[in-house]
Amino acid sequence: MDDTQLQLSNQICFPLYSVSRLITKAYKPYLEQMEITYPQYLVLMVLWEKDGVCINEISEKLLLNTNTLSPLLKRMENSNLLKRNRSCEDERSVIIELTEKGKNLKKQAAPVPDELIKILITENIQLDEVIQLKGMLNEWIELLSDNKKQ
Amino acid sequence: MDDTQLQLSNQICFPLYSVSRLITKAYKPYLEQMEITYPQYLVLMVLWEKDGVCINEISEKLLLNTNTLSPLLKRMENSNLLKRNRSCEDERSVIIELTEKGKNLKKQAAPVPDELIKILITENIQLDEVIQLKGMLNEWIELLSDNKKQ
DNA sequence: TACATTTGTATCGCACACGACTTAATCGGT
DNA sequence: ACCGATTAAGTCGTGTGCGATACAAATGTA
Repeated sequence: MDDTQLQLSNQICFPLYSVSRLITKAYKPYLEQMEITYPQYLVLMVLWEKDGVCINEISEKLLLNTNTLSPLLKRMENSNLLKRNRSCEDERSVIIELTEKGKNLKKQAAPVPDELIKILITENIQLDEVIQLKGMLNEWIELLSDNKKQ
Repeated sequence: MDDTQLQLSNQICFPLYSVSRLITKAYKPYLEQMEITYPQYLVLMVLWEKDGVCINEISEKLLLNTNTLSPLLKRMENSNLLKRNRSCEDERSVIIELTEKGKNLKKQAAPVPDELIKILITENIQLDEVIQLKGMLNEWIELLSDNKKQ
């Protein structure tokens, strides 16, 4: 059998999976200072951009289901980053709002993206390459997640 | 504050994380047929390429630690995909060997990479783009994981 | 207006990831 | 040959991801 196809580096899944984990690891020191995890950081980014949204809206933006988000948001409520309240208009919906602590973390998070770029450049990854990769991946997200809406 | 930096699509982490999960999801139907999970598929790919390796070698290839691999390999032994035996030369090492069932799965897995490419093309992702992304990511793996060896 | 359907969230179970730590075997220097 | 350091696996605890399912509120329709 021709083994070339089944080699790790020749499938698209493994490089994506590994680099994703390696990059998450690069974020870790900064997130630890803020006492948040990586998915919690994603939720905060959504809320810093637009506060007081329902879980559905977070779900659509992060492409995460409620069976992941519900416990995650509960943990974040427990660590006093946000509050969960039933909507008045629609009693099914839960509105997520940042606490002062959650809002204040934005200042601390502001330099993180630049720090990450610096780390990548230190590892000999060029800025253009980062931008190119980002562009390609964002395009893929559009193409691959559109499929799910049907 | 300039929010641009903290938007989801403008950080490298989120696109990587999401696309990785979306691609894993695309593999799922094929892996379900084989009754394996995605990380188990990665382990099998390592073993199909070279059988009878110790856990350390799998760990280095997949960039996964033993605290992830040990339980994973146990589950795979339970589903009769492989066997775990202490090495004679070094009683600390555990040698992982495929069972017949594990070996036979390779035939079933052979068409999966091509099927995946087909799916991506159906979603309007060009083959060149896949190859380009794969190349970039494999390069990043080299650069980012070398760092850990120190 | 009953009532089946849809929608928004939550619960449960399982399989990862991974930091911190443990244990047993091997190695290296004296 | 002794003994501290290193190494290979493993355990434990916590936090995701996600398929399957549950449940209550809202909606659509006869």
